[in-house]
Parts: sequence; C-alpha cells; structure tokens
Amino acid sequence: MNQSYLSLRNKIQEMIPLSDDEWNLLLPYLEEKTLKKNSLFAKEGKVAKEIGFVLNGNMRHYYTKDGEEKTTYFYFENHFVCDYVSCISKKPGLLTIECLTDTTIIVFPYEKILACYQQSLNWSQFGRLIAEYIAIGLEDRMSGLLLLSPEERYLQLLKSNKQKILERIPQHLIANYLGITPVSLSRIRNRIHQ
Amino acid sequence: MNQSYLSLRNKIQEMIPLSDDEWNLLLPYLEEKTLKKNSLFAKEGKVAKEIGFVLNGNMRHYYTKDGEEKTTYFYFENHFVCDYVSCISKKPGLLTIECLTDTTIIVFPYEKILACYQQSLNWSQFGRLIAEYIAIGLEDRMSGLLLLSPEERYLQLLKSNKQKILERIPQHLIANYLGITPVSLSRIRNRIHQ
DNA sequence: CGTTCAGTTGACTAAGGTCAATTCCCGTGG
DNA sequence: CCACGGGAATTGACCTTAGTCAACTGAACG
Repeated sequence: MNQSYLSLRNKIQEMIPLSDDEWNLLLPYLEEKTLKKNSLFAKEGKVAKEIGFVLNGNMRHYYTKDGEEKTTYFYFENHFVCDYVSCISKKPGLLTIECLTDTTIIVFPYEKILACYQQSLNWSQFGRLIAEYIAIGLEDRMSGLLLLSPEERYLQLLKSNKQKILERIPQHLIANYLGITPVSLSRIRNRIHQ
Repeated sequence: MNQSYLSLRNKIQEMIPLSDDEWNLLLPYLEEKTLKKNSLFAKEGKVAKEIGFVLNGNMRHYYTKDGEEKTTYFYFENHFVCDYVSCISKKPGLLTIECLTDTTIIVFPYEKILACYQQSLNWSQFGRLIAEYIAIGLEDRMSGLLLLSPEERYLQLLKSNKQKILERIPQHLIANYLGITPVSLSRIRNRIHQ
C-alpha cells in the first residue's frame, strides 16, 4: 500500500482504533497532491470542502483585515490542514491557507469523512476528537491574545515546544503571528537581550 | 417526567435523534441545582468535571490576568454551560464561570456523557457537534479580537443578534466583554452618538 | 437626605504603529 | 574574488489609541 497513505492511517490510529473495513470507507477518496510555494490551499470567502494532511513542506493560515494579514497558525509535516470552522459550519471561511514552501499533501473531501462519522462509531469519535483539538488550539490562541502582551507572547513562544516555528519561519512572519509588526518584534528582541 | 429534564432532552434532540434507551444512559446522572448570585460554577485552576444546562438566570465566564477579569461569554437560559476545554483536555481551566443572578441549572458529570459517546453513535455525534459548536464560537471570538478595534467590536455587538447581552448585562461588564475599560466604552459611546 | 455604585469627563501616560533611513546578509554575475 | 542588488532586520522620530487616575454627576435605595 501507498506509503504516504500509511502515514495518514498511522496518524489517525494514534487517535482511535480503525479496522481495515473502516479505513476502506475513506481510502477511495484520498489523493496526493503537490502544491507550489505561495499557492493557496484555502481562500478567505470560500467554503472549505477539503481536508489535507501535510506530508512535507510548511504552510501558514491567516485572517485578513483591510488587506492586512494576521497569521495564527503554521502547519508542518504530519499534521492536518484545513479551515475546519468553514468546513463544519458550511459558511465562507475567514482563513486563507498558504504554502510557505513547495508542499505535498494528501487531500480528501470533508463530505466523505462526514459520511464516515455517520457510519462508524470509531470514525465518529475521530470527528469529535478533531473538533476538540481545534477547540483547544483556538482557546490557547485566543487566551494568548487576550491575556498576554506582545512581549509576553514572544517569551511564551521562546519557552514553548514550538521550536519548529522559531527554526523555520522568518522573523517578519513570526511578528505577524505574534500580532505585531516586524519593527515592534525587533524592539522587543532588543529589549529582552539587553 | 421532570419538566426541567424534558427541556434538556428537547435541546439535545434539536441536535441529534435520541431513543429512550439512549436518553436513559444519561438520565440517572442528571441533577437540578440552584446557585446563588455571585457563586461560581467553575474556577480557574481547577479541572472542570461537570456540564451544566441553564434553566434560568444568567452567568458569565472570564479569564484572569494579574487579578483582572476578561469576560468572553455570557450564558442565558436553555444553553449549556461548562469550561469545555478544561473538561476535554482534563487540564486545569483558565476560565471562571460566575452566576450574575440566582440561577437554576441541570448538571451531570462529564465522564458520564463521555461514556455515552463511547456507547452510542448518536451520542458520539452529539459530542462532535458540541465540540464543533465550541470551536465555531471560539473562532468567532478570536477573530473579533484579532481583526476588529474595540469600537468595531461594539458596533458589531449592536448589530448582532445578541440582544440579550445589551438588554440584561450592565455596561461595565459589556466593556469587559469587549476587552476594554468602562471608561473607554463610555468614550466610544459618546463618539458614536455624536 | 446621605450612601453607594455605575457612568462620564478631563489630563496625562504608555505601548505599539507608522514612516523613513540605515545596516545586514546572502546570492549572483562580472 | 569582489561588487552589486534586494529583501530582511534594525533604529530613530513622531503619532495614535486605549489605559490610568481622579474628579464629578446622577440615579437607586435605605
């Protein structure tokens, strides 16, 4: 069997048990794709219909306000990527998801996995766990914005286990992720390192 | 059957179908409680273990930073109330949930409904839908904080369908909910109404 | 008729944004 | 090997916006 698909199956099986029969409910709809650097996986204003799973490369997602981008998430290999809120609400998304490098992903239609949720208790549990994971991530992000100053958010990032972000993402995008301008991040760094 | 419990069952059945057998999985664990004004349903730093359903009264939840409260949600009758992120992550919550009036609620242990999720496909779908509802709410809140100025958040609240908040919540708590001080909200109102 | 608390108003402060100039870093071509 | 070009990062001067603190107003209630 396709090695890429196997890594997706492994990812899912870290969360729930999955028989071959259950896996075969989704398998026919999987597709491997390659996306060029700077291309978009999801676009603000469109209803998201596909879920992706990153095999390699990295991506970010951002909200847009008056032409300004507000990054809130980076995606790396071995993670799901999707404007999940748009998928589940079936409303136009606020998010744009962009490839920061050439990226290979597995994609499948949200409606197909929704059908799995409705046929299998294990799949349904998976649907719950994914939604819970999204909710936990959103609360983490929101509480950071609400409770921490930009400087505290930067310090928290330094202490966090998100080393991939610090290692692989350029500083002006990290600034954007922290909700500040590159100029401000530069000053914060200057302040911190005396 | 207890009329209060029926209104909970109706609420659930707006989301999923539920047989008597399925309902009976949860029923033994339901309990009606009355909470006094200013008492707490959940406390920051504790792992939340119960889900509530408001029969009447209202509540708010807030995050705390350096002794300051940051309100992000108000609860009214006929809604679930819970630090759901703490329940599902089994980690100490960031939220405190406080009664703004005397309040009657139905409560049940999270672990009991989790057991329902694991036994019944319908209940499992309910678990997914609840988590999705929470995620949608959190994204809405986060994107507002990220994309809108305090004044824009106030204008959005005025246009929204959250009339209950404007009608029943005092202005200093609305200011807190908008992420600003009562002083700033007063100035914004002054600006808007010329 | 005070007491209290929410809300308003004014003066000042703090923190990050904006704009522009400068420096740094790195890859490319002569 | 060196010079140049371009984007990223830094720095300085100034601006904007909400916060803070304090004084004041007004309505509710005993």
